[in-house]
This record gives sequence, structure tokens and C-alpha cells, in this order.
Amino acid sequence: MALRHAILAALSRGRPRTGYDLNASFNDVNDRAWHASPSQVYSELAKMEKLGLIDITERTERGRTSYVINDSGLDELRRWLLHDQPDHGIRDDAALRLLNLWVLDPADADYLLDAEVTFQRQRQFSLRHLLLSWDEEREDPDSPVWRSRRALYTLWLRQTDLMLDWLEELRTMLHDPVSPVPELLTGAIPAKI
Amino acid sequence: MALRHAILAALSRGRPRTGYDLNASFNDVNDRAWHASPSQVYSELAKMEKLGLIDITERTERGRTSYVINDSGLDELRRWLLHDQPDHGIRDDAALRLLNLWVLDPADADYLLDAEVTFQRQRQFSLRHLLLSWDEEREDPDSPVWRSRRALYTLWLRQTDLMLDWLEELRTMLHDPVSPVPELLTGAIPAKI
DNA sequence: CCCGTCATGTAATCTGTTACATGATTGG
DNA sequence: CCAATCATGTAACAGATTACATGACGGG
Repeated sequence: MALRHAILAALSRGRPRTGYDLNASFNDVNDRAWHASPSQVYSELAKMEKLGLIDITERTERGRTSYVINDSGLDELRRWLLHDQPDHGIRDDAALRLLNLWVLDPADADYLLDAEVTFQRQRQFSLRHLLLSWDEEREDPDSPVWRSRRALYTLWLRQTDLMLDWLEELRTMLHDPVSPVPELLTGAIPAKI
Repeated sequence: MALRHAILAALSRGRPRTGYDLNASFNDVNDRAWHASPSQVYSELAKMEKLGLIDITERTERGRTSYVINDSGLDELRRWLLHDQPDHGIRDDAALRLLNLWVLDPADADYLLDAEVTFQRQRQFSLRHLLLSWDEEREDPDSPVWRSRRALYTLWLRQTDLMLDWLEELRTMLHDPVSPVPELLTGAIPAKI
């Protein structure tokens, strides 16, 4: 149940947030580590409030409800980090597709490659924007919260760069049946670790 | 329902496979694009056979049942690749944790970083092994199937290299409160794309 | 006044996990 | 003979998606 911890993580930044706010970040492909659907977020917030992990700070005459994390929630976040095993189970739809391009004819494979390149370029653009615009919008750019966040954006940006290079090599490989498979960037490969 | 397509993908390599075989690959963290639990695989195989996407080639006196993909299954695989939108929804437990290291005291954060480094190094080692040993074990190393697979291993290996570098930078950042956040490898950042 | 966004939720369904049950075969 | 691995499945539960429903507010 990592959604619970993703919500605690988002609230641990301090300011009260509504289900709507949280959904905005959980649904932005470019600025998130965890995806969730709106209905899931609303029902999980209700559950968490009942369990006493988060508190309601404000409920406007209109439906808008704001939540903050409380001490019990922070304890749970720390417990999760330290005592629950990280889940390295991979479910990578994009990789699964790229692995199967060879069942298509070359024109179709190329079309799918283009689509993936486009997606990665958009992500690259968004991440660059997020990294460049932090100082204008955010509260304290030198707080641990934002330092961590910027570090993660940097990782993601490097990953999109890597992916875009690799996709071009893959395209070459698919076009030319005798070209070598993309080689390693790494130098000598030790026989043992 | 990407599990169905992950199974079709695995069977599309040609040879008959049993639920047990498939589970072995779906549960190996280092050699897979899609994770699934055993019971899920067995029941999905049964469903797919009823739907006529795969055929049973052999059922030994013992329970062992082997499946192959058929034309209808191959069509479905191609339809999925071309006409279903790739799901770029991210659920990255590891990233979520790294983003929240700052809620822990430095010693605990360091401990978690070590654990992640160890995991990535193991993955790096496995991937190197998979890339170096293909020619000894596999049937036709120059078939499109294995070329694609090696290309994907190469991508994953580069990603672990990138991750390990980044984790060390993150460690430095956490230790030293005034050190800069890891910077970009990329050169000039265009204002527009 | 209508449309888009804000804002929350319910119900049905599907997907995925966990715990359990069963039994054959293989190697020490 | 015992333990590990092979091999499959069921049942109960938890997690997640989809479709739908509701209604306020603001801008054109």
C-alpha cells in the first residue's frame, strides 16, 4: 500500500493539501514518483483520516477539504522508510513494448519508436522547466525538501537523455539488420564484482 | 491488462513454455520488464487458453502444461502494440523513498542509501552477466528476438550505471548541507524545445 | 447561459497479492 | 528419508480503474 506513503510524503512537505491538489500531482506524468487515480486518492484520504495519520485543517462551505500530516503520520512515514522492504518489482509497459518491436514490420516499428521519442522529449522539456523555474515559484529553494526534489528531477532528466540516445541506437539497429546491438558505455567489465 | 501481453510477448519467442517457466522470468528482478505473481500467471494462462490466444502443446502425466502462442495471439500482440496507448503511469517505490530521505536523521538516510546502492550493484552485475553469456546459452544470438533483448539489457545496464553515480552525488548532498544539488550532465539547456 | 475547471465521491469491475493446499521428483 | 525444487491451483482479500453522479464557481 504505497499510495498511503505517497500521500504522507506529499503532505510531509508541510502545507495543507486537498484531494484535488494531490490528484494534480499524482496525475502529472512528469512530476511524480507515484501514479494514482482520483477516486483512489479521495477514498485513501478518508481512510487515513479515520486511522489518525492525517488531520483535516479546513473544510470550506463548498466541499473543499484540506489535510495535513500529524505526528502519527510522520512516524508511519519513517517506519515505512526504515522497516518496509522497498519494492523493486518492475512493471514497465514501455520496455515491454520496445522488447517486442520485432514482431511488427519495420514501418510500424518506426512509428512506435517515434511515439516513444516524442514522449521522452516532452518529459525532458517538462523536467528542464521544473529545474529552471524552482527559484521563482517555490518557498525555500535551499530547504532539504526542495534540494531532494531537485536532485530527483536531475536524475529523471539524465534518464530521459539516456533513453533518447538509446532509442536512436535502437532505431539504427532495427533498420540495419547487420548493425551491432548498442554497446556499453561502460569501459572494462570486471569478471567478478 | 498488460500481463496478458507480457505473456504473449514471452511466448512469441517461439518455444512452448509452462506457467512455471513464465513465473521464473516474471519473478527475476533483473531479467524482466513485467512483474507478476505465480497465481496470477496460472489463472491468466487458463483464461487466455479459453479465449483462444494460446494453445496447449503438451500436458504430461504430471501436471506440467506447455503453451504456445497461436495466430490469434500474435494478432492480439500486434494490435496491442499498435493501437493501445502505452501506459507511462509511474509507480516507483524506490524513487518515492529517495525523495523522502530528508525526514530521517542522517545515519538512517545513509543506511537506506547503502541498501539502494547494494541493490543497484547486484542488478548491474546480473545484467553484465546476461550480456556476456548470451552467446554460450542462447539458440540464435543474431535473431531479431535476441538482438532486441540484448539492446534492452544494454539500456538497463546504462541505467544502473547512471543510478549508481547519482546515488553517490545524493549521498554527498545529504552529508554536506551546503553542497550543490547534483547538476546536469547535459550541456546548454535551450529555453525552448 | 454555457462551458471548463474545481471538487468530491459511489458502485461495479478488474487486477494483483497472500496464504494456503496439493502432490510429484530429485539429490544428498 | 528428508528437504528442496518442480508444478499447479483456489480462495479471500486488497489495490486500482472505470464509469458515473453531483454540484459550485468563474469567464466569455
